[in-house]
Amino acid sequence: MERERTALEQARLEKIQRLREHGIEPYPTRSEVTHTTAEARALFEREEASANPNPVAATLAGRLRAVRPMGKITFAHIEDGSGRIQLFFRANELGQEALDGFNHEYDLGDFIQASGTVFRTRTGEVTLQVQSFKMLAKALTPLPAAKDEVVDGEVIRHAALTDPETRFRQRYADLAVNPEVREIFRVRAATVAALRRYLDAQGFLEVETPILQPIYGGAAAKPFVTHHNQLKQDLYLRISFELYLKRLLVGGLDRVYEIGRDFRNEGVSFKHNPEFTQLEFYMAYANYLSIMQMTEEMISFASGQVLGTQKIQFNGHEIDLTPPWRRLSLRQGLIETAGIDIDQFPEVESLLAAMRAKGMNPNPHAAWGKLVDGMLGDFLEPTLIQPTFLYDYPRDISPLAKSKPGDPQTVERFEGFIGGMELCNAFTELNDPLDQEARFLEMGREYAADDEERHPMDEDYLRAMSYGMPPSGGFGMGIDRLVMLLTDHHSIREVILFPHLRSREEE
RNA sequence: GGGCGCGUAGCUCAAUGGUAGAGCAGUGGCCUUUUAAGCCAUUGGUUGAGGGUUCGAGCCCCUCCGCGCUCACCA
Repeated sequence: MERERTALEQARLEKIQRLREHGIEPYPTRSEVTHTTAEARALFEREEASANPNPVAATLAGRLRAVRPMGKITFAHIEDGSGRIQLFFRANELGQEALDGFNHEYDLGDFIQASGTVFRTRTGEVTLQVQSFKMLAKALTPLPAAKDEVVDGEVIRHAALTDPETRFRQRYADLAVNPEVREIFRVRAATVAALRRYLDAQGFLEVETPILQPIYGGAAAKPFVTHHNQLKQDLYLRISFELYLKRLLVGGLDRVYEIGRDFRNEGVSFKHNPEFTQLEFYMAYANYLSIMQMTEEMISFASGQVLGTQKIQFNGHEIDLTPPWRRLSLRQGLIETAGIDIDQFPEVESLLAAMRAKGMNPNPHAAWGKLVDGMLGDFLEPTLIQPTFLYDYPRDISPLAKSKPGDPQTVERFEGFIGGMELCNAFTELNDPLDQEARFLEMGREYAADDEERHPMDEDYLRAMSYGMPPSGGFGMGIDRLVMLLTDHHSIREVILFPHLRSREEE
């Protein structure tokens, strides 16, 4: 490593030297830890409450987060995965030399181990009276947080690490220093676990389908391209799982789901990361109306499991996830927000004119459905704060959804919106192989030949359809956005451990 | 990709174009129930990088790098 050591790191290097000179290994291979800090506290409080309290002896380990030396005594706090506990070092117990050793060679950020008995200080804090201690892992670089203060049980950080660039590039430091960041990822894991539990209980089978795909599809998005050297074949990182999961319906797996990563080669924003986590499920003999019910049930179940409530705070709004959610047709929603009844303008030209008359600046080359979708995003989406199902979408932006009976230009599709953000997308799946082929051909016409979002013809998918797929409902949801809602964060980067940042030259 | 803004010590932040500072962290010392412990002393900087204007640039101008917001884009 060529990087120069800072003065602070130099000082710690010298401490490592001195420890070794005294025969102390700063990175030992074993720890003798007996309890987490939370276990030790709970054990002590139980003993304390009993008629004949027994002393609680424990060896605790964690990262040194605060030190207060006071001459012949020193107070410190260590932090492990379960929380913090105070340590009390006394020269009487340890000898002046050992105490001096702690005060001089141990730093904030070091992992240490301390053995002793638990007691309560005069101020009432459960504390380990240290009889012996040792270094578990010396931190060479100081953590980027200066100091913590506990006020009414709340930990207040002073000069906490807040610079977003450092936080995301050095997520380890962010996590080490900002406990609420660790909490986001506990919520995230619990959310995914709750969704799995829900789907498993409904008899769904969890599956894994290819990430490297010879033909991408299932969404309108630009893919990442990669190459298999030995096969001499370009491959795409998947933009959705849809076409593979529906092949499984053909194969007789009636209820399947997959939770995994999608990749889209597009701009990044507060709600877009180049790779993101998606849940898709497909259910034979279901349709978009039954999937709608299942969606509100599943999301409110997850919220209840993770947060213990259906009422969440997001962006200053209280949002109630309790079913049933509002149902609003896309047409009605646009009448109310954009002031345009799309049924009255069934042609691109007339819709363009109507939009211009309203002072909009539509893309003159867009297909009809894309114009509708644009108005949805501009006018309707920001108003959908409380959970809302928007339903019945234009056929030409939904090439995998089944048309409504008697209304071939509209498909049985809905999207779920919460907090002004699209959360999920679902439809009655198109299972007519001839109609599906016609849709693929339409896509080729409606989109310019150089539009990278154009759906490539997937012959194998059509072959699968031609074997017969049961009538089905399908569903897709961005897990990252759900976690944003449940944790009240407004940037997708906050809920992804290592969000994408432009790489930076470091000497 | 466009527009706007930001980048100063390990962290959080100051500094009319005129000697780069503070708090915390660090270092040395005092202190036996503290909890942002306190007190005394003290170290620490290529002001993101490079160029320009000027007697003089952290500050003004240009280029580049990175980050943020925003627009475009985004089922």
